[in-house]
Amino acid sequence: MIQKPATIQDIARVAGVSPTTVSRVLTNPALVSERTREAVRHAIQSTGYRVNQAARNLRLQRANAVLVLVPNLGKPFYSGILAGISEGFAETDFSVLITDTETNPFHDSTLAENFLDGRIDGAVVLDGRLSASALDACTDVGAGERIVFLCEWIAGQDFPVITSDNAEGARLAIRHLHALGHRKIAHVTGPDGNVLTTARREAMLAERDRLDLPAPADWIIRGDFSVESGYAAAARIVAMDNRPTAVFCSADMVAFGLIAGLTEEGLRIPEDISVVGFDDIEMSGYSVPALTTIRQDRQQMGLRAAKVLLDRLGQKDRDETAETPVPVELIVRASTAPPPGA
Amino acid sequence: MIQKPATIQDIARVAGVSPTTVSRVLTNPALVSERTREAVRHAIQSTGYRVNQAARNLRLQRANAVLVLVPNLGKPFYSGILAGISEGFAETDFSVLITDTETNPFHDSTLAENFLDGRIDGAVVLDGRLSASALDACTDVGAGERIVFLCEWIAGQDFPVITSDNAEGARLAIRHLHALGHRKIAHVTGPDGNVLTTARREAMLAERDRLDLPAPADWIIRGDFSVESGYAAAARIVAMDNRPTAVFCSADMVAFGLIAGLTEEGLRIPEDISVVGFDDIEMSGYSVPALTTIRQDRQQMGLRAAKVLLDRLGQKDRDETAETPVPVELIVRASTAPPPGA
DNA sequence: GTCGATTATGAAATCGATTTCATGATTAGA
DNA sequence: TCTAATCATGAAATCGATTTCATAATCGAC
Repeated sequence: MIQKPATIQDIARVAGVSPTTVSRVLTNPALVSERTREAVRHAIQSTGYRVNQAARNLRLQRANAVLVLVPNLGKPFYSGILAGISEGFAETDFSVLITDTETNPFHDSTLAENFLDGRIDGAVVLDGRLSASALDACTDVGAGERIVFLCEWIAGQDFPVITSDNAEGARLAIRHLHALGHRKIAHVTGPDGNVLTTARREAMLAERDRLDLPAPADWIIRGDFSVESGYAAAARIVAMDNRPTAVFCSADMVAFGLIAGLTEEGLRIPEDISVVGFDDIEMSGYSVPALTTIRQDRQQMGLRAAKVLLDRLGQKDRDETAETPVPVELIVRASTAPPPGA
Repeated sequence: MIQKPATIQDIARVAGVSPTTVSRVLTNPALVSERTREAVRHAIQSTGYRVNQAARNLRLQRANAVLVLVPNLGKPFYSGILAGISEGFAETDFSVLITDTETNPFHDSTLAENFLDGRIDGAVVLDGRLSASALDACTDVGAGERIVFLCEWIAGQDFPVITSDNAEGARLAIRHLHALGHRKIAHVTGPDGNVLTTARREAMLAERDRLDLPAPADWIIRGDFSVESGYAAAARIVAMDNRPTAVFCSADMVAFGLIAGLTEEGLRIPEDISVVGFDDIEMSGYSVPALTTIRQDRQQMGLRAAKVLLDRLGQKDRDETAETPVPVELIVRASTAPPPGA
């Protein structure tokens, strides 16, 4: 037999006080005398009472929830980030909602609507393809201050963004290859228009220039962060007359695809071609060969995004300024070596 | 200047009707005459009004949200499943909350509390380690009918569970290896006590027996679905006097770790040892060598879990019976071949 | 012993929706 | 034309919390 959950009125009755007093015990116990406080606490214990969130949220005009907008939940890259975000909110009583912008055809208008619905208090956006109008809509409803970008961001917009030091990562990769003796370095990019693509590619180009290395146009191969695009890039590279001796990939998955493709064509990694990735996903230490890559601390990034958002929601002491990029690290493994004949 | 969001009272005023009528237009338009209906609709359009969820949920005594309990959000294995779940709820107006049971130290009691809080209407549980008492608590608050298990489950409990045909997967793997000529087949298991571990191991053992294959005890190597455990298993295998010619791994990640370890020890895959995985994650087609594995349609499983839960929440026509396991498929790639000397 | 300050408590309003019940207007049937 | 059914609408109660404002009780100071 299931009885309805106890309400604050029930507790008041059991404890012999008014609902007002019960509420005070819940939110500001100092206002209540020790005797009554204990009586109320006891009543709460014995009934297993819990505050009804809908009622509290309605009265307090808030949602007690945040939304995470993920471009494609299916991509393993996001799992570590989600873990970090989840961890960041675990100690608060915020609920964490998740939406896949790929699955949800209306995600664009959805964001502002979620604020308006009173469904969420804030949002962590991992998708750099959000339209400016969708963001304007959020600003219009007064939610502009409660949006934080993570990993990706939108050029020209002024939201806080937690991101890795993408440029430094690209530089580290190129310098590592250069130090090994490589002079012919190619790059498989991310998708066009993506801010990460740009950041990594531009830094890579700049560093290659700085080192006075050759820069034929076809050494910049368009990819999209997917393993398939890496595989496709392999065919392009094999077909080149002037073949690079090393390839910096915009993501580990791309590197794996590339290595698979090159291996199929009879090239050996790293003896014939060196490959560097970006991300350091779980697998990267155990691929064959183990992948040299740029580590992004994804969990840390998620955690920081959570902190920054909490800060903006007024839940956190203002310690988290968070505008400096999260440091990256070069992890040298077995997929890079001096070029052939060096 | 940010004005407060419009309420149903505002709409009523603008349209010159009572809030009652506005509410009816929203939820049961047939009750309202065409003229007023249009007037109300117009008022809603022009103000950008949206229903306040907290108010509606309070009145309707529901949460309009479901919780997904994930053992470890950081594991890429779950990303596809989450995508499926998210997709399954995308067309409804349920919010999808996600909690990582690893991060959240109190997840055990949390589940029932979330129901009691009125925070969720239902839950999808991916963690087979939930305590019986936690589940009993849910049943006590009348939520027992609104919990669905996915992938894992809890032995002896009677909740609906969406799962792959794990036993069939194990059989397919063993039969494939047997057909290639392998007679010495080892297995790296999942973690102790896990229902998936048991299902796969027992089916593997039964099939091996059925085929009259040898079964030395040390060919069953304890793992935990992680890449590290696969790597560790490699050392064990290399050290064996009577070495198997093929290994069936309880997860693709385990297989990758195993391949990495065996390769380091100078063994060639598949020439010296064949390896079969389980899951068919995104990478598996592009590892070196490409992994022969058992495909689980993770997105499909998530989608089905969502449907079954929606059904139980009374949102869906009762079409989704969902007790038959989701089919698995053998994907033959390059990591398996006839045994040496065959 | 009296007065102002402090402390402890409760009655009632409020948040924004939904729904019951009542009422007036309209239509159909005889 | 009169009655009964149907239709369209609104007033007010309700969901379960929080908070303002008022009041009663206690305290310390003079």
